[in-house]
Amino acid sequence: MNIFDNYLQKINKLILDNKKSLNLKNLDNLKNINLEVPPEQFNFDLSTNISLVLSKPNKIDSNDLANKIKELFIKFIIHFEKVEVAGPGFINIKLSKEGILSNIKDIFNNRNFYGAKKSNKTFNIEFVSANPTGPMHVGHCRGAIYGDVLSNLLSFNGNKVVKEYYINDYGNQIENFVESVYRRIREIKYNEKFIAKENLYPGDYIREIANNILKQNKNIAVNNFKDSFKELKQLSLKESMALIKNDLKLLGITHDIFSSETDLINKDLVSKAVKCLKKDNYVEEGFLTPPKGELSKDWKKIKRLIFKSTLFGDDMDRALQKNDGSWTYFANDVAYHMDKINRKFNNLINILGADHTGYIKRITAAVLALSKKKVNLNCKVCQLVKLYKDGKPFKMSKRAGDFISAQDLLNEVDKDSLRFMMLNRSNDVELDFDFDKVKEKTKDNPVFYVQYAYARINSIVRALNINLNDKILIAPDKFNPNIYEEKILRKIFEWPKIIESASFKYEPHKIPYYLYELSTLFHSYWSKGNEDNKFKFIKNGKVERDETLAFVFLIAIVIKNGMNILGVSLPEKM
RNA sequence: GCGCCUGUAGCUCAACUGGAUAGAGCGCUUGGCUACGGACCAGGAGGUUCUGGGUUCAAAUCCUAGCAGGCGCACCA
Repeated sequence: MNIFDNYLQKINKLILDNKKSLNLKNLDNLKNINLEVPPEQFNFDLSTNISLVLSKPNKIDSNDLANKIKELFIKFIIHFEKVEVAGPGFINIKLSKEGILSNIKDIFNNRNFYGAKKSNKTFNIEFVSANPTGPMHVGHCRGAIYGDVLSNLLSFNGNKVVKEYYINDYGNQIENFVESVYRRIREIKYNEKFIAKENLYPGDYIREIANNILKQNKNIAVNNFKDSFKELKQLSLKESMALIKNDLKLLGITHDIFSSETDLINKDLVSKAVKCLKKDNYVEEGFLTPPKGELSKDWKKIKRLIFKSTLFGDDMDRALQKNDGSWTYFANDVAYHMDKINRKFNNLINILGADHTGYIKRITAAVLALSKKKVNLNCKVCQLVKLYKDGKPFKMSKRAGDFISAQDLLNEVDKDSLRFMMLNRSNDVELDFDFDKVKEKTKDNPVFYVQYAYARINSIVRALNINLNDKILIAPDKFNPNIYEEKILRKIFEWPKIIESASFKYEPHKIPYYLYELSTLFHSYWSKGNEDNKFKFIKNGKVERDETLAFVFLIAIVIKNGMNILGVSLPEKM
């Protein structure tokens, strides 16, 4: 448990025990009470809005109430040493040395789990799910890293998380892809010119796939596309998935499960899913409303099965069947999500690219319908990535033809920097990715800055020949933190809050921001030694004050936990 | 036209499920360090949080009407 939860619980109990003397009759909004880090200038450890929240419904003056609560705090909560009412009725609290030390002890005891918000739900996170028609590109990278780190974060809290990849190995795009491979094979085998007609994939990697297939299947028949299709599809998919898995590996990402769309269809799960929806009257046979504006030539008014997604907040009902009666992509996806529901997850999360925003309502609706509103699907969207190099938008088209591949990126920057920078923004915001910045070994590069703090800590450990895994426990009478250490400590105490809010809103970007701030405090303290000898960490090969070492170790613990979640490495030397 | 996302310092962005004097980095500016305990540190200037209304003790945050930008609006995948 973190210190905020811990003390908040004590505060709540104290208020309930004393509600008569405080003249509190209405405690409905007790849950709105929070315990936070006060703004820095106040120089306190904790701050609560309790009086502001309770005064109104009980028709008491906020300041009067705050002062009464203040007295209770001092009297009954042993770790609260100094309590002050400030502003409109906030109560600021400074912890006693004993209180601080007991919390420090907890951190050392929890160590690799310090900050975790304990939870034991089951999550399924579907991410990347790039079409298996070629290697990953930049846009996939962002979602891939976001999904991976979100999984790490939720696992860190103790949840069971399954990372899943949905292979869209069915439909027209796959046929076009396989045909492209087919033609490339003929090109190699019979010297037949590859004509890049519409819908075919022109990229060089198709040629490589063709080569690989030929190498292993010298006698493969490519006389007639229809006849070769089945075998070639299987071989081509194997190749393209190998490309994708390799890209993922380079990014440091592994999925637990790869689910195949073709599999779902073969198992007839689609008709089962539709039947399930039908049973609850969510499916009707009818006509789609024609698209607004000018009718396209393809538009046909045909009776078909339609999912009534508007019942669950969608803008329009969605077709489950195409003109020819076959299932739509959406219908297959409904089946896929039914499969996930049947695998008993509390929470489903889909990570999508910005271009799939319009799809969210219908699939969320489907999950609600299939699960009788028991399972919640949460779709998170990653906005576009814009690349910059030399201050200009960066466009590169090497092997791919028309897109920048993950490999192109990784040729320029290392995995750690890529991961950190991709996370250093809220997923809802477009991300400018500047190659030059990421490669710098300066403060401009936040990855470096955080890693450097950790490396500096390790230089101390080396100089003193001590072990970073030791606990530094200090007796209260010998504990005299200076102002820099107090600041650091408050930041360290804040860590569980960061984890909590990052987990709650699925916003892992809060972690890199926090780590940067923590690193700033460290570098700043470190530099004090250059200005004033009394702040030097090491003098004559020794540490004079245990506090120094304790704070340095605490910082190391938090940076390590944070970077582990981000999946970014921490060199001990740089 | 409809839906989703975004709008905060010159630029790129934070702001802990409504909190106190809205914070960082870059850029600008002033100073310190000349070091492997290196690749940094400290200070300064810089704000009508897109606009108008509303809710609240308290609004960048919630509601509402607009404005601007991005993405999407198939029987594709």
